[in-house]
Amino acid sequence: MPLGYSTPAMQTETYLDILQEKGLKKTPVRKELIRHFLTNKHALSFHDLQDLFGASMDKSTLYRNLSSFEEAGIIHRINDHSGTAKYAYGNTKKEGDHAHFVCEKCQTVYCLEGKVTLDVAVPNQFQVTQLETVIRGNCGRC
Amino acid sequence: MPLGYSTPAMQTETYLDILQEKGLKKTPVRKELIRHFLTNKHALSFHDLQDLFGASMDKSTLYRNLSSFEEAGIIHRINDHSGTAKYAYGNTKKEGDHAHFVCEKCQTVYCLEGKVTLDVAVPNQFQVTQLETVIRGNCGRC
DNA sequence: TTACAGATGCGACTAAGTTGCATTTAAAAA
DNA sequence: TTTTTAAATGCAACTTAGTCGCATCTGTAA
Repeated sequence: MPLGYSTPAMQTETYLDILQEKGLKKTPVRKELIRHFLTNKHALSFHDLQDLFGASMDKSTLYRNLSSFEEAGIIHRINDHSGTAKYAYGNTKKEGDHAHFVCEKCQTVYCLEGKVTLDVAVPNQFQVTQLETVIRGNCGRC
Repeated sequence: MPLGYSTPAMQTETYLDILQEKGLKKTPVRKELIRHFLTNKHALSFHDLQDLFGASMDKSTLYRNLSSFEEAGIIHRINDHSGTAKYAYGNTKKEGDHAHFVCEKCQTVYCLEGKVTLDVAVPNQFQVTQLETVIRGNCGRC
C-alpha cells in the first residue's frame, strides 16, 4: 500500500466512535460526511462533497462541519494551488506533515505517506513550525 | 545575503529592458508595476500592490498585468494558503522551484534561496514535474 | 502621421466562503 | 419518559477574490 489513505486503526474505528471521541454530536450530516471521508481515498473538494451529498445539502452547514472536523483533527485541509480548498481524512497536527500529490491531468489530490524533510537553507532567525508540500505531476492512473 | 530577492544580473537590468525583452508594451502601469517588484524584497499581494499604486488603479488592469507578467516569467505567483495569491519577482520555470517562507505572525512571504529536495516516497507510476513548498513559522523580524 | 493590436478602465458578473438569525434536534438532566 | 438546552441546521444576505465583455485609448511599427 504505497499511499496512506487509511490505517488499520481507522478501519476498525467506526464513524460513530470518531464523533463520540471528539465530543461532536452525531447528526445525520456529520455521519454522512465522515463516511465520505472514510470511503474516499483521495482529497475531496467542497464541490466533490456537494455532489456526494446531493443538491439538498446546505453549503453553510457543510462548510461549518468541515471547519469543526478540521478543528477536531478528523480531517485536514489541503491547499493544492487550485484556488479551492480540498479536505482529506487524517490529523496533520498529531501525525505530522505529509506531502500531497496533485495530478495535473485529473486534478486528483493524494496524501503521500512518509515524512517530508527539506534540505533548503532557512536563515538563522527564521523558526520553522510547519511544512506544506505539494508535488505536481502525473498520477499515471487517469 | 541569505534570501534570493534579486541577483546582480537583475539589478543592472532596468525595468524597461525587461519589458522590451519580453515583448511587452512599455505602458505606465507596467513600468510602475515592475518597479514595485524590483524594489520589494518580499512577495506582494494584490492589496499590497493596490496600496502601492493608490486607489486610482483599476483592479482588472492590475490583475491582467499580473497575469501577463507571470506568463512572461517576470514574476511568479505564490499560494500561501491565506486565501489570496501573492506575487514575487523571478521566474520559477527557468530558475527552478524554490521554497517560500510564510511568517505566521506578520504574514510576510519570503522566497528562499536554494533548491528543494524531498525524501518522501512517491508511488512508482507517479511522475513528478514540480514541487511547491511552503514553510511556515516565525521570521524573527516582526 | 497613421494604423492597429493590444492595453486600459469601467461595470457587471461569478464563485468561494462567511455571517446572522430563526428553527430544529441530539443528548443530558429531571 | 419527558423536559431542557446548547449546539446544529437551513436559509438568505453578505463579503471578497478574481474574471469578462466592451468601449476607449495608446505604444509602436509601418
